[in-house]
Amino acid sequence: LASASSRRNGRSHAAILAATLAQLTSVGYQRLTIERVAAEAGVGKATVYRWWPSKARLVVEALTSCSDFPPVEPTGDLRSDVHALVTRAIDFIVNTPMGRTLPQLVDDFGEDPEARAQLLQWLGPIHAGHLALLYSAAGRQEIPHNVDPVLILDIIAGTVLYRGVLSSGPDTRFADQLTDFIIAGTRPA
Amino acid sequence: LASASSRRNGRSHAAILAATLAQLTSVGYQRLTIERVAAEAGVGKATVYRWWPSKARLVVEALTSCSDFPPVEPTGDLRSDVHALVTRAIDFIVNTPMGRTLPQLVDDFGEDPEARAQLLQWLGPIHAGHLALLYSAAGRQEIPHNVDPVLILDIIAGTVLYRGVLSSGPDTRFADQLTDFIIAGTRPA
Amino acid sequence: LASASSRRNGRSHAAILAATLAQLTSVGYQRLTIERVAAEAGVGKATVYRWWPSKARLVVEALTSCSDFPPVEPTGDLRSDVHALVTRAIDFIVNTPMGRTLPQLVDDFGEDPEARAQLLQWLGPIHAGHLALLYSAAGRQEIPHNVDPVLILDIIAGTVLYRGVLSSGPDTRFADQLTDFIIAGTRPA
Amino acid sequence: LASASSRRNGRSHAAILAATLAQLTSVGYQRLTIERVAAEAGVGKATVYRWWPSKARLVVEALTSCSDFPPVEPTGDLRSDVHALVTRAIDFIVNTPMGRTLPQLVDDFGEDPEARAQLLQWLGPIHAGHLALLYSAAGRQEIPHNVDPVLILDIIAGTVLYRGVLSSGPDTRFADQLTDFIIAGTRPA
DNA sequence: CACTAAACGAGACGGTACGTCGCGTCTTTCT
DNA sequence: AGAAAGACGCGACGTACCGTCTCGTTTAGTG
Repeated sequence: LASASSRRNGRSHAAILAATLAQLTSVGYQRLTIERVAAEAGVGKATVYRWWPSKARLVVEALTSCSDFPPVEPTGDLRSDVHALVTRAIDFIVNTPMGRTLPQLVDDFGEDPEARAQLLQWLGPIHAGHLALLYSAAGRQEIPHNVDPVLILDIIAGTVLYRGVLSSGPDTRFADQLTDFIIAGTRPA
Repeated sequence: LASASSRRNGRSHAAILAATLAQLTSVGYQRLTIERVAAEAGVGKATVYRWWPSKARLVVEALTSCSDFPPVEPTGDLRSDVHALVTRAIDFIVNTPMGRTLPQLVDDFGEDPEARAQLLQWLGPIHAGHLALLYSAAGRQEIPHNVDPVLILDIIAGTVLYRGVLSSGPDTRFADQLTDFIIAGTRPA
Repeated sequence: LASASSRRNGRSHAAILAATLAQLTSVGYQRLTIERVAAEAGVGKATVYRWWPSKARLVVEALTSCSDFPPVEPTGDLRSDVHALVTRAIDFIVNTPMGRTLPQLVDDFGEDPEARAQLLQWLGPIHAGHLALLYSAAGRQEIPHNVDPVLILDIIAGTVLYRGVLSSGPDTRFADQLTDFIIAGTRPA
Repeated sequence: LASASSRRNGRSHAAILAATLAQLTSVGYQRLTIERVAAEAGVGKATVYRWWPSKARLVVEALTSCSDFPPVEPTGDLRSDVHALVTRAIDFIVNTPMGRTLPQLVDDFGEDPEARAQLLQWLGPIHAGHLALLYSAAGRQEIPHNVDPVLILDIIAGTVLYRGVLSSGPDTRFADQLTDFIIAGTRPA
């Protein structure tokens, strides 16, 4: 990280990322324009292109460099933990810049596949943390051996995203419903 | 429908929708351009704009007018039905033009909210059919009262989409895993 | 001419040529920019590029479409005619937009050779008119047979341009000097 | 001159001038770029700018530092001398890097007037040498008093340049024609 | 059966943004 | 200290599409 920071001059870097976030929140991903980002950052277009080969990469870095996803505190109880995961997922999708941008961003990964890798790298530790929660529950026999914890996380993420994008938006009742279902699905046979 | 068809000349209509589908499969939604669609259809740009106010609307109509989602035949057994639903969802997302286009398309609904309505209208009967499957299972006591069949469908759709879009793609093992989990979640308490 | 005008829509044509001339006189050929021409004409850049493939072509047409070089009235006396030719050449180079632009313009013909042809086509009739003057003098035996009138015109044009470009500029005395020399060179042996 | 040379590091100087000439012959003056010159010379751009304030100045120095114009040997006969002058002028314009570059270079003197002075300083001795030829002829009564030798040189230079730039190029016949005309113009009345 | 009015192909138009190039300045790094 | 390396703000390049807008020309449907 230090070497990456030092290779990059860093003078304009922060300004560009800040301008990117500003554009993301004000006009959204689709309407975000490299030209406007550069203008708002007081920077030449070429400077943006020097460091980021595509809009997707620029936005991924802007979002990952500012989003911290504080770990979900394990309570020792599966139901509480799953409920926390679901709630956090909903909050993430609904309230954070990254959550709101994610769906559109992911579609652009076709233009720059490395952006996907960069995003997954950021997601990695978070995902691992959440997995740890479930593995610990499995250790406590709260999850049967034949249930893949990765699947559970994908169900949470996928279902929350789906509700957030296609229907009007996930509400509190939905959090409880989804939590209930997952708990039911993980009862030992 | 007849009146709509007659109001619309119909001569160029089919050509435009066909060209839209051709572009969708060859270059994808993002790179699809109204200019190219018009050119490929041998049509003036204005003719396209006369009937479809946006790319999203054009694509929704092109896809819904050619995609038929044959109903899932009920087997009387919940597991078989759910497995069929999951399999069909995967096939839809992976192999059909509409399934592949859906994620990008949905992101554009911000530009033209009526397109969302038009898509949901197409999805309506399909969704209803799938719901019927689950309600029938509920009638057979295979699903407890406190489990919302709508949630189950959202879980299937969301999870399949999520795997299809963020990770490499859903495989056969995934279909079984997801089916198992859903069956587990719907066992009467 | 009518066909050319009708092929071209003509709505914005005049505005672009006018803006081109305005830029030529205000900032000169080198600093003339297609972007500024378009802006000043209230026109999109693409509209300029649609009709003119290069700066050279645009400028050639702007200049030829507004420059008229009224014919030199023959006086029946070689000296008077040559003096008129020289004086007109000087005036052309020093005072007209085209004359001032010519040297730089010609250098750009390397980028678009057809521009050279277009300029020569404009020069053609003028050159022919001047040649007629000299041929008529040859008919009156004022020029010996072994002197090529074309050479005389090239000497006038070349020398005037050379003085105008490399030294400070041709003055009145120069006109007399050059006229005298040419008359001397054309005395019958 | 020595002090100037010593003030300049000299290490990179030669490389820069060499790279400039290479670019001149390979892509021409217009497409010559300080950036490429620096790169080809293995030198930072700033080093180029430290010593030459403009492209025109750099090119003038590159050309004058390599072009030597060997004096025209006087033959004692005006016709021979003039013919030699014309031939040399044609050769200069057609075959030498400087001759080919001159027209474009001169147009750029508007951007850096001192470059003009620098070029004229190089031309000075050559011009003086040529003038001496004609003055010597005047001393031999081969040129009448009322003919300005400077004018003759300008006619030669101007006419040759004009033919070289606007028309296809001066040929051998042209050299004889021009020589003949000048001799005719300088016969004593 | 003409006649008219809509729909049409064609594509020009004013724009916005693209991604690239070169300018001339300024800073960092290394020798 | 001085040079290479090259980042930087800037401005222009030439291209691609946007969505709107005339233009004649079909092509029905009506009088």
